[in-house]
Amino acid sequence: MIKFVILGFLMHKELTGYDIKQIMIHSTSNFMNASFGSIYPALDRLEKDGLITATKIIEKGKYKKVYAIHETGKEVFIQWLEEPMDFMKSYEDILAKIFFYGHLPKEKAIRHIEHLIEDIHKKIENLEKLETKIKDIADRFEISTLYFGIDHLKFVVGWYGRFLNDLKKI
Amino acid sequence: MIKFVILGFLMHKELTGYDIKQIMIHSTSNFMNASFGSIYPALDRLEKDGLITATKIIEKGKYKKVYAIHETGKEVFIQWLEEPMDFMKSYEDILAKIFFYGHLPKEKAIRHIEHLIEDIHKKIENLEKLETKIKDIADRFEISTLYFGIDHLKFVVGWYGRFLNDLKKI
DNA sequence: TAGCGCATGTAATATGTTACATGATTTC
DNA sequence: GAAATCATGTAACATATTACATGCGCTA
Repeated sequence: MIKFVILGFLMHKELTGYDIKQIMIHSTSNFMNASFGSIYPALDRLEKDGLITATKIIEKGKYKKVYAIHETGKEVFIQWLEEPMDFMKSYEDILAKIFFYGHLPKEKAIRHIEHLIEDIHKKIENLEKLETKIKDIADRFEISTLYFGIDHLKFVVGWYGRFLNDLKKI
Repeated sequence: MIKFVILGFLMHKELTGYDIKQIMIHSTSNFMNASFGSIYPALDRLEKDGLITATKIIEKGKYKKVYAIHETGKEVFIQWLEEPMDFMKSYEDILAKIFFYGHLPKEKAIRHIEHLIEDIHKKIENLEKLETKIKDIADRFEISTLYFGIDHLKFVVGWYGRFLNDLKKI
């Protein structure tokens, strides 16, 4: 996932690996806060794949590698953004996409979020079925984690619902 | 984390790798649903470390390996359970512990959850500070992911608070 | 006899962290 | 002149997934 987040940052402007880390701390740390040990190898990979280019410069006596995104990089990024969200893959993945949804036409963003909400509703139904099955055999802690799961998904679906409404209004 | 979940299941009774997978589907799938590709290697590892023992049997013509937990395995499991929860390590990790909190004296469980709630409150404060910093430069989607983070932690902390009250009552 | 459920396992791959190594500039 | 910040990078490790390979027993 980190490669897409990096591409997303590079959509705005050219950055060094260090810059990317700083931006993460101040913007995405809430759902994604990669270490240098994953940022630098990811940049290498992206360069080898021809999605970005590095320019080596010396600024104030400091050696730097400034990365810029290519057209192909932009395409790969938008393609990732347009893939439907899979809420099963941790909510961090979803937030990573929503974070960059400004790059998508509003109608597409709306459609993706509507789909997501439907999927989560189905999942809630499944968990509620599971609950009736196991509530007699599970202890209070065990069943509580299931209740947490249900309540959590209800919170998430409520939040996305409100977000969607705001989005439609403007 | 999977090794502790496996130890937790084995606290109740002896199980095969296949059994463990089935139990996960029907109880923890909501926050942990490991594949066979991680269950079997984990069982091997636990056996090599002397925390569990395998007994090879043939039942209804089917070859099986039934695993039982050792005293050392129980100690390692309880030790893991008694470590304070770190809410930074995904909420799955927290649910995994709460799931097995029935193995802990009630007062300890309460203390751990109280600590957790305090930590999350601090994190919420940090995110709110971050919000005032970036709200002028972030776009609607970018800032929304931060709002999600804050709302999400508030939901989580509220849920744990209610859970704690229920726990204290009984 | 085909397919499903039970049952175990491995190899390739993905994805990341932590700790370490290095060295410059800026700030106190 | 010490400490913090800027800046890049690698090696070892952790953790898990996916896909594949194997084979038995039961049921329609």
